[in-house]
Amino acid sequence: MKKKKTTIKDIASVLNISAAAVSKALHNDSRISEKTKIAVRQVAENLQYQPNHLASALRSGKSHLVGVIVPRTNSNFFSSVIQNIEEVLNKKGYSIIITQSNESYQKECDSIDTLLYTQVDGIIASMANETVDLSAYEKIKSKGIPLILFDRGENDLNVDYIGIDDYNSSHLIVEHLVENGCKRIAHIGGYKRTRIFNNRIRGYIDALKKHNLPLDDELLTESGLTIEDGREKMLELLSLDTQPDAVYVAGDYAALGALQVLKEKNIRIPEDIALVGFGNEPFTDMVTPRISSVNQHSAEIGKQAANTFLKYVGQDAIDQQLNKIILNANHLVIDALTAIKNKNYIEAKNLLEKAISIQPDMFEANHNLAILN
Amino acid sequence: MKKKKTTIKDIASVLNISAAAVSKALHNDSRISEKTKIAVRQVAENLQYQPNHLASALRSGKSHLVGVIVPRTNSNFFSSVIQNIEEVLNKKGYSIIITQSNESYQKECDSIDTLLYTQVDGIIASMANETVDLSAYEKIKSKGIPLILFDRGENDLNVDYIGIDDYNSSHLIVEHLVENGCKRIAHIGGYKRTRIFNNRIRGYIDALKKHNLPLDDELLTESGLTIEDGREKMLELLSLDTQPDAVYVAGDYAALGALQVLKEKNIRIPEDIALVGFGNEPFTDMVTPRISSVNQHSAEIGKQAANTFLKYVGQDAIDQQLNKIILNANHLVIDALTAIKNKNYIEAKNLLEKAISIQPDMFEANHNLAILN
DNA sequence: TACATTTGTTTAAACGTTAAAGCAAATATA
DNA sequence: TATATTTGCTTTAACGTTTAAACAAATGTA
Repeated sequence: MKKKKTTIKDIASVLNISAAAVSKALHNDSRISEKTKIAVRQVAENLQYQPNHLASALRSGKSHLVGVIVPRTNSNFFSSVIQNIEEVLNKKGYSIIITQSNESYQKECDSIDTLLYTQVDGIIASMANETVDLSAYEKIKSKGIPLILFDRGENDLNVDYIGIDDYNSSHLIVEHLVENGCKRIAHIGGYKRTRIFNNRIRGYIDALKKHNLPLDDELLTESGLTIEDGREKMLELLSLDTQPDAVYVAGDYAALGALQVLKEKNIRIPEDIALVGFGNEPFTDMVTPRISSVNQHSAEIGKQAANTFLKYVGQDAIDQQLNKIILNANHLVIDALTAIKNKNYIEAKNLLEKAISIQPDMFEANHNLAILN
Repeated sequence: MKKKKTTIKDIASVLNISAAAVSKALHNDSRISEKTKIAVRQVAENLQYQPNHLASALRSGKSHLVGVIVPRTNSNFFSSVIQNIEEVLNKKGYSIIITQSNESYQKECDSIDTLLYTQVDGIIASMANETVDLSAYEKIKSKGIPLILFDRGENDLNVDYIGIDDYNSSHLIVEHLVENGCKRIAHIGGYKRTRIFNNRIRGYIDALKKHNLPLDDELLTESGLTIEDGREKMLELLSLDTQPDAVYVAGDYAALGALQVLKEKNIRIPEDIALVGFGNEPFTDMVTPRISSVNQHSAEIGKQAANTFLKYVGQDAIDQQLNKIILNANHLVIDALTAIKNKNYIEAKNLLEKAISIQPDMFEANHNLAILN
């Protein structure tokens, strides 16, 4: 049977006081006597009172809900980001509403409408591959709701962005392959229209240039980076007149497809061809041989995204600017070294602590740069 | 700058009509003239009107939000269930709020409170391993909110449940191993206190009994089924005086751990020891050799769960009963065969169609029972 | 004693929407 | 022509909460 819910009025009438007094008692208002507070709490308990979020949110103008838009949840990267966003926000009394765009622009627009309709206090999003029209995101901004982008962002929106340094990571990977003697390095990349994939491609190209290696068009491909794409592109690379001696793949799933092909052809990894992926998928450690892969710092991205949102809470005139948090602590370490040189040890300590908090695995044995199998 | 939001009152004052008329126009009420509707829609567009869900939900008593509680989202099983719940519910105008319990009873209680506070119209949940105290779930029922459980359920709650037939699936796995000549079959199981794992254990034991195989206590273990648990239990099994010739693991992650150990020891799979998992994790297909694994029908579970919720929508006196939807269509096929014997072809056709809808892959070549490598 | 302050409460309005009831004008029915 | 019905709107109240303002009683200050 559908019971009608207890409201503060019910509590008020039991105690013969006003609803306002009950509301204040429940919020521990200093102007309510301890005696009344205890009585109210007791009656609330007895009647199984459950505050009505809709009413309080409507009245106060704060829903304490934050929308999260991701391309999908069943990738380890996104689910880890989400988990960390939730952890940080729950502590501050916020709940999150998760929506998946499935890489579809239409679905993304629908999600944004739903979230705005639900009166979320903010939106944290990673854009679909497809998305080029930014009007839906502009709509969020125009409502004065904080928008925080991560991983897949867009400079033109002029909002906060949290991600890793794709260009630099890509550059480092290629340099490391070069240092290990690779001379013909291929890149199975994502679509250039997505900024992060473009940056990885630029990092790849610039690193090749730096080491005077030929930039061969055949060695650079774009795709959706699915397992199947990885297989296909790897087969294409193997059919070239001169095969590559290293393949750097911009996504873990595609790297897995590439690995499958290499194993089927009995090509030794990394002796014949070295293979490197990019992402946070745990299966890269499960397959044999393991795929080396760049860590995307999902946990840290999630935490930073949540904290960036919290920064805006309580501000009534928000004025967002392009503000990139790039999770690469190298510059902090360099600053710390300078500080040490200048005998400014306290400063150095602070910088290093910050670096470790941003990139905890930076100082672990088996870090980012140990990328060869 | 934080813009103040447009409301129906703003539209009303522009057109010099009442707010109620605007509300009706936007809901396409038959008592509003076409002329007015067009004007209202036009002004709404111009003023970038966004309906306020909080207000309409408060007024109508329906939030059009459904809470989903899962132990975690970064398993393929749960994320696939969620995706399908969302797909079905979005079509009917519902959004979902996802919360993760991380297998913690405390977190689960918090989630339930948050969802009730948010005035969700229903809750779809899979219980944490830890959970034995059902009072938090009883609370949901006592509020008259439909509660639907999937995968990890509990009979005592007397609510709808959607899952696979763990007992029977387990039984079939063991029988199949027996048919393939295995004589000493071990089971790395989950904790017996979780009903589904208990059922898998029962299925295992009964199948052994049926085939007069010895039930050896050493061969049956319980754990949390993490990768590490799988490694540990596998090592224990290998250290036995007489090793098993087959290991059936109640979860895919633990199966992966077991596989790693077997590979490290150069034990051939399935020649020396056969290995079978249980779940929906895609990595079982990615590792070499592939791990055979029982399909948990995540997509179908998600759809059924959503549809079960929708069944209650609009009912104002809900009276939930224990109502199990077990996604195993075998009995339907048997009924269909009987119907064909009785020349009742229409009945047979209906039964088979239902069976296919419940378990689409049942009639595919490479179905559940092809579990050996 | 007279006034100021503090304490503990009430009253009233508001958040944005919807639903019921009411009502005048237009149209239909006899 | 008189009456019933339909059309197209308005008025009013309500959903459950919070908050500003008001106010009486108790306590403090001079």
